[in-house]
Amino acid sequence: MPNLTRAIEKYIHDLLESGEAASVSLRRKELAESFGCVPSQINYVLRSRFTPERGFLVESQRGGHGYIRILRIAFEDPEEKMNHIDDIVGDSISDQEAHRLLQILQERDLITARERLIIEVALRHSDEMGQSDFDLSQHKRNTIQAELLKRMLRSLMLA
Amino acid sequence: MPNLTRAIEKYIHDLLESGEAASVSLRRKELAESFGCVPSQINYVLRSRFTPERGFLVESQRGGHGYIRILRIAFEDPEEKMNHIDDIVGDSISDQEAHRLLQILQERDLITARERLIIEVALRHSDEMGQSDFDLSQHKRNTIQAELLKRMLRSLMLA
DNA sequence: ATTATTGATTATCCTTGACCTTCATTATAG
DNA sequence: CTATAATGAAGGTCAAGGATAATCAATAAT
Repeated sequence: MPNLTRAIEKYIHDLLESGEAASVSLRRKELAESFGCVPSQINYVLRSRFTPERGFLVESQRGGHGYIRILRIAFEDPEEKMNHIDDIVGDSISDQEAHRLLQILQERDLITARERLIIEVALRHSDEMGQSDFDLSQHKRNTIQAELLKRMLRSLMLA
Repeated sequence: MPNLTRAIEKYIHDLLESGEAASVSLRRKELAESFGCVPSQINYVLRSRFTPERGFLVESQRGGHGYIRILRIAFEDPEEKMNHIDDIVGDSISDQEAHRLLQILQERDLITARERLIIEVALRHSDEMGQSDFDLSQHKRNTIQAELLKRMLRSLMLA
């Protein structure tokens, strides 16, 4: 049985695509049984494949009537220009460059003003921590900032 | 008998929506009887669903002519909302608590799914840095996480 | 070395029921 | 008449038990 994880991943993915809904609900136990695996295998698939970084949110309830719900947030068809987020941001980015990039993205309606605000706050917090709490160099901080920025933007733009 | 708690939750919610009033009054015993359950089930629903976190307050009176009243909290100005956020997040918050809070905020339409996604990514990045790069304790990471979360949410409440 | 699989253990949610507390009304004592 | 005690009518607490899901460490596969 090669690649159980991918099979389960594909199954969930297909569920999300077939139904028009932006989310699917599952019974962990049932799904595990239908794939002939242990229930915790489902958690592995979710943790490794359906992450916020990839544009998914996962909600769940334990106990009686428990469930797992997977939501797809990101666009199916990302803007062509955003395919190059990695190139644009690069491995290191300054506050000012990040600031300017976010402004451009908002002007192009790829992100909203509120989304931009959250991102700016997160970047600022990261920089502040790096400086005050961990005494990191400018370059190191800019590297971390680039990583954080890419993750946030990718989650919105890429599938 | 699928999900008694959710049925009762929905019933109360509908009551609040149908009437224009910002509150509803109930008789615990009667409500329990109409759902064919034990009275303390009502307390469970109130405790787990109609919390301040979710924007509700519950008042009650025992003895003869007793009652339970559920109020929906309305925020006058952004500052009130901010204080509310600060109280709920506190000085330290776990991944799971943060996750849950964001889900609730989205359900209350205080944030969008995309905004929630960005915030989840930022929190995960913060936690990951704290753990892998700086070897911080769980508590320290939760403290940083609370600070970051509050800042992001505050920025939105004012927007 | 990284990713995937498993299973034992732990945590959480829902439901129920026995027992506790509080309040209003009524009965009784002075 | 008043003050207090008894009664009945709410609602509150808590702990147990069953139903799920999450976590984590060990092991296997790639």
